[in-house]
Amino acid sequence: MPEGHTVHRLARTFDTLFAGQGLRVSSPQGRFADGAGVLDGRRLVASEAWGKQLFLGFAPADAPADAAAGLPADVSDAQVRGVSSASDTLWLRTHLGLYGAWTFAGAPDAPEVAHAIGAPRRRIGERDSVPTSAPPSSDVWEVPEPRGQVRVRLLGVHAVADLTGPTACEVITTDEKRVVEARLGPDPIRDDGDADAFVAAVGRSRVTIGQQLMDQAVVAGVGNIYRAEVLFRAGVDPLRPGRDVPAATVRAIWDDLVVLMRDGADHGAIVTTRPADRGAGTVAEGGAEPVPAPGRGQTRQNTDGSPDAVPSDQAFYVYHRDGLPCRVCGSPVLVKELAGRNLFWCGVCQT
DNA sequence: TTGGAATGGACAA
DNA sequence: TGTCCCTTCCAAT
Repeated sequence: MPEGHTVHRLARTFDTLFAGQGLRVSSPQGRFADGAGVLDGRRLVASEAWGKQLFLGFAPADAPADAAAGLPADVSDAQVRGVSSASDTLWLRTHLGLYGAWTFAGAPDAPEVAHAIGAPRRRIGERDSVPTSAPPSSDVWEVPEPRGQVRVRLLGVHAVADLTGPTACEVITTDEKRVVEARLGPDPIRDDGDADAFVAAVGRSRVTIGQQLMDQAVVAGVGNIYRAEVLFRAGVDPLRPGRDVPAATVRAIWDDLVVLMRDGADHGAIVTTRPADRGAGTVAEGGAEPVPAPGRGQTRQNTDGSPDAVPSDQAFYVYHRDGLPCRVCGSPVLVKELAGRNLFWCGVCQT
């Protein structure tokens, strides 16, 4: 379940596992058989994320191999290095939507991917799980069977990646990729993220700031969690029209997104609470933290498993905390359905 | 065994 | 605004 940070993490993972390799591409489920046939045998020469979109660049199978590990930062670099020209590169564009996921498994000698590979098999963009591959003693890696509805399988030298449940999965040209990117707003995780463009877009519309943050043409990569959390941290009422939010505040929201989302990409989990506001989870005094409502499971996150990770029930100020006391002021966190999505906020702290 | 819910988005009206 | 699609997991029957 990806917001932009997950997709950037995925891009890094593909780089680590498959950079420069010729890949076997298939569609176990069958729904991407044509596209898989086009890409099969091509070599992965780029791995990019923009917002929630993942672009994997494939050079023709007969293009000269690139000895150096790591992928060029973009196609123009690839051209300079003679790896692949923009015109003969094909891109696999995928978007995970609400419940798509990439699952990785690797041979014992595969590179570690932020604890996301090897036994146990782990799924990035969703849940962990499931046994894996070969006994460590075996010197031939036994590739695991696809599990579930696998739209695309990429098989490299020592690792395999399976895609399930994407909302988008298609092969496009470099020109078509540019068209997709032109529709996207700036991405706070990318170095080319344009803060001015974000501030300007928000300021010229009376659409609420809460809705604008979910609009990928305004800012790419923000989802329901970052939307709720960044507005809480800024003390801004999500229902305020964008043009009524001071430009300096909008700028501060961007700056906060840069920090939060890059941290999310590095660690695999969204954590927005400041340490002082965590504790048992609520205002300093006044009794025990209420137990979260039953049936409201923990928000699943694909962390890097580090032992000092913030527990998921302490990671957020307002997301999925409706009815619970605000961590700062103690008043109940509010929830309201807006444009088909749940919006969470504190009616006291956010004005 | 069934049915919501989930961190999305495209498209129609 | 509403409807539909994609897939999995877990709580409720």
